[in-house]
Amino acid sequence: MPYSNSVQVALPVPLRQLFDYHLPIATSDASVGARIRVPFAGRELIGIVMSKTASGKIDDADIKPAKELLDSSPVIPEDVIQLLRWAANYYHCPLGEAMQAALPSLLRQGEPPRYQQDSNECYWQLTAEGQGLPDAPLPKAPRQAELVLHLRKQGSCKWEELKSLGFTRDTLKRLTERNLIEPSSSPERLRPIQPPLPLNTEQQQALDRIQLGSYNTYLLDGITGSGKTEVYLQAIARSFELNPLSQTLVLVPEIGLTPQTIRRFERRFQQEIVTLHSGLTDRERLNAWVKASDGRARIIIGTRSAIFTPLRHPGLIIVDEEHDISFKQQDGFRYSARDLACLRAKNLNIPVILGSATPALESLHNAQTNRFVHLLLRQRANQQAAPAIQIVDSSLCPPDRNITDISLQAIRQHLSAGNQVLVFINRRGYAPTLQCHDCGTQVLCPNCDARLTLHQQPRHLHCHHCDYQCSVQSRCPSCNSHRLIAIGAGTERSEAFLSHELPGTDIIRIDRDSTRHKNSLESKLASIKKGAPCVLVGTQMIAKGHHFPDVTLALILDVDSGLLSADFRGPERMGQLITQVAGRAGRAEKPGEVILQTRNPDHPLLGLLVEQNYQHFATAIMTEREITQMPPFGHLAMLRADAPSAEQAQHFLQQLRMYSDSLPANPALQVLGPMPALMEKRGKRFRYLIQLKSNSRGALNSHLQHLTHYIANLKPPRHLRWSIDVDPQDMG
DNA sequence: AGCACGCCGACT
DNA sequence: GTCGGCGTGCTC
Repeated sequence: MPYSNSVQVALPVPLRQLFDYHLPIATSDASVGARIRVPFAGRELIGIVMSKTASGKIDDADIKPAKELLDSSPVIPEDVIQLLRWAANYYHCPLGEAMQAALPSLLRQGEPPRYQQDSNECYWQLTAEGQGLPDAPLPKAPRQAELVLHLRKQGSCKWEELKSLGFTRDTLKRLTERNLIEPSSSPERLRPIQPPLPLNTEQQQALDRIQLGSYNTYLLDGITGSGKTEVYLQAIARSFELNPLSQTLVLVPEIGLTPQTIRRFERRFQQEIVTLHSGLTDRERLNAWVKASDGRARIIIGTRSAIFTPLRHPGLIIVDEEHDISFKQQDGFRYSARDLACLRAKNLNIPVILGSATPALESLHNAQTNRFVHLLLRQRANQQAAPAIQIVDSSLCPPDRNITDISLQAIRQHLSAGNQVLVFINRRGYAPTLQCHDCGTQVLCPNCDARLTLHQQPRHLHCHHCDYQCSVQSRCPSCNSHRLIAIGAGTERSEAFLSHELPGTDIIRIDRDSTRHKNSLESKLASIKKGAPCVLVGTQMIAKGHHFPDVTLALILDVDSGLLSADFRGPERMGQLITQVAGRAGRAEKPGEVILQTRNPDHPLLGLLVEQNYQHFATAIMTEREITQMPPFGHLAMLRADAPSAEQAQHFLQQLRMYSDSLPANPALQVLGPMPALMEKRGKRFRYLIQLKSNSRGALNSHLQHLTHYIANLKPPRHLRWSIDVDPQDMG
């Protein structure tokens, strides 16, 4: 008997099963959660040991020996394996793919799970000589001087942070040569630590209700400016008091991980903090992972996938801006990091805090049904009044512009008072449509069911769905007329209009196009922070994360798309966005004003948001959801398929529908479709979907289970792609 | 998903 | 003659 031990392995293949292997000769034991290199269908793969005993489904003689056991102890701890098993079952993702999603890419490739200093990763600090420089150092080298002053203020900084502030390697090199700065492997001991801020009564009550040391989910429902972050920080401090080794995992939205956010934590705690986000190199990511895993990092701040980070001494989980849709993965393993955070906390018996000024309806419902503890912060921490919101009818606006005279007048007023103005439009480019004046033909994308967006800088047509680009034709493709008219307005056109109307005023545009070049976002933000009067024109990017203390007027141009959206979550998103943007106005001692431009000025939902607040608004849409039995009252899943031809996608889903109908009737379950997706054709592919809805999670899950088994035996055409999306964030 | 095997068309 | 297109089937 050459092989005494066999194991079950999860492999990164889209097959819903585990595979049995013998351990390599001379390897007597493998722990669950360890990586193992195995032969598989003529190649080698790295999988995760899921069980120390074979499934028994395969003849012992047919089991192949593994090539190599890569870890003597698990790289995925028991609690994360438990979480992934649950998630793979709930989201109907093959276990091997789920396991893969939880590992940093270097570990997927077989690297040892060890910390390895990366040159990017060290801290930079002033040398004694550097600290002795005068207050206006190095007059001939402004960048170097700026860096010296920054380090003086911050103590020590990681290269990552300096890079994001626009400093270059070259500046570092020159200062090192002058012996003014030096690298260091750990943050400076002398890092200035700020004491906790005094809490108001509400904050204190919220903090006191958070029980450390045992599981509960707390919904910290606090209006903008109510001081949620201070509650997080003091909850973390209490967690350290209870156990100095305890670790806190902080999940933030994709765009939320700014240097300011990180600095807020670094200034408060001496303990080591690591971050996990998409901007890291593979090595940096592995290093942060290792530090979390061995317990060195006490605070781990990361985006969605950080929910799977191993923690040696887990003490607390925080999900900031819990309503943000970036917590839901939109492809492959379609998990919700917020929901998994609650489950992980429960499994670990530690508290989880979900914080938001505009909680998701799911979370509000959980709070109302006492599954979550509802912590309310209704006062602005600095006692400042909430901004006044005004609705302006935009239907009378001249056709070639998107900013009404009333709004323009308000902008002028706020500028002449020496303040800043924020103009929010959720649309990039110059104009969303190019239309023939004579025959009405719109210029369409050849690959998608969508209009091409006109851009002026540089001038071209661009499809925002498939990235198709072409030059702007001078004649109508249909009637050859040369009168092609730009209809509607995006950020570029609003910027142009405002520049024309407000000569001499700085118009700063912030969108994906204007911030594509590295550091351009940082430099724009920096010039806004200086506080001189200016108009900020931008998309989503300005609605989230950044604080603009000198903005006193926020103008929201495009609220109608949310009101009239085909997606049932449209109004919820709109309410969240308006509330978040409104929160940007008048943060400091200056009172704020908000203008909503809409073609539906009498819409009752807008009225609620303006005359009441997000809570009343949420209650109203909650009632609607209850009537229609949509989430959080009913549970949804989407079966999607796309293929080069509509027939292929349709036929595949039709087969699923027929099989679904053949299953024992379940009165709790409603099936709709197949039907075309909201945009039927996208990127040369035709998209169809089936919607499943049920009041019973169990019924929905087991139905999906049957469907996945059925699909495994179906043979869909080669170029067809399909997916299951449980708790979908959008219906398209 | 990959990767082998296998069966047809257009090339040095 | 064979190089390579992608349909089919399999993976412990």
